[in-house]
Amino acid sequence: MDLINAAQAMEALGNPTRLAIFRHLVVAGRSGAPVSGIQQALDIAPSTLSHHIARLMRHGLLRQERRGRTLLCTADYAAMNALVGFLSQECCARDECNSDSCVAASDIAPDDATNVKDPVR
Amino acid sequence: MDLINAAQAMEALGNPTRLAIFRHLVVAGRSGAPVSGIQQALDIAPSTLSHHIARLMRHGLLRQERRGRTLLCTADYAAMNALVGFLSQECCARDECNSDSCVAASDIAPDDATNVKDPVR
DNA sequence: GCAATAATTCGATAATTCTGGAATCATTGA
DNA sequence: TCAATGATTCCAGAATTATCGAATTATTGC
Repeated sequence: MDLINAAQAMEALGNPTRLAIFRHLVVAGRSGAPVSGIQQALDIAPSTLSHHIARLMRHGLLRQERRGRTLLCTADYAAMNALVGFLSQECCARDECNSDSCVAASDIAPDDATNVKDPVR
Repeated sequence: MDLINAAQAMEALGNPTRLAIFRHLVVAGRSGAPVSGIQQALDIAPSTLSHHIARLMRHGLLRQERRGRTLLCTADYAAMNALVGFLSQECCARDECNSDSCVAASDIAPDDATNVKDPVR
């Protein structure tokens, strides 16, 4: 993930309504949630919701799959992790990261699961 | 960090220019970088830069400290980690997280360093 | 005090975003 | 085919954002 993509993903999540939608789907898990379910849970106008969902999809945070009349939405965990990874990577490569404030960036490495960080403190 | 704060932080970082500024400061480390340094590195108009910096500060991602005529900016690592933590927490509490796609949210737990996740695969 | 330097604030414009009602499309079931 | 349901697209208005030149503030050194 490059800077542009990361910025776009964060802009997509940088709106309370969209972040609530995304969180709703993250909590819903892999089975996802129908648009109507999100609409009822968050009480947003259908067209507004549709716009927000489209935006989240455009930047890869969400996926939709049709199930008859309903559209099932699922959060894209990989995209979320890529974003978290981007935020952490520059930080982690530095001494600053080993200090107490940067705990987050520990083992972000889908392709290398061997770097399990020592517990701090 | 609640949803509103997380959304604001992400909106602040959800702009290529601001994200570049923030990254520049993350890379600069705890010693930070002067506004003029950022300006030269990223080649932005001073007034534009000032607005972006103000925005990042307003949402707690940055801090400024005066050193004579220059203002030294530093990234707030704690804020960044709080954001990463927010993104990960809902995901991590679920089974989905133990699957291969959610590696990021491993040991985000400044107050509990005992939950070191088993390497996946 | 005054010139020089660093950075912000003011003011203004173009572009984008957010919102939601109305219309439309897609699918189901009778 | 037709009504009903789920969701999107069209359209428009209000609000916010991004940008930057010009003016202003803050600080230093002479």
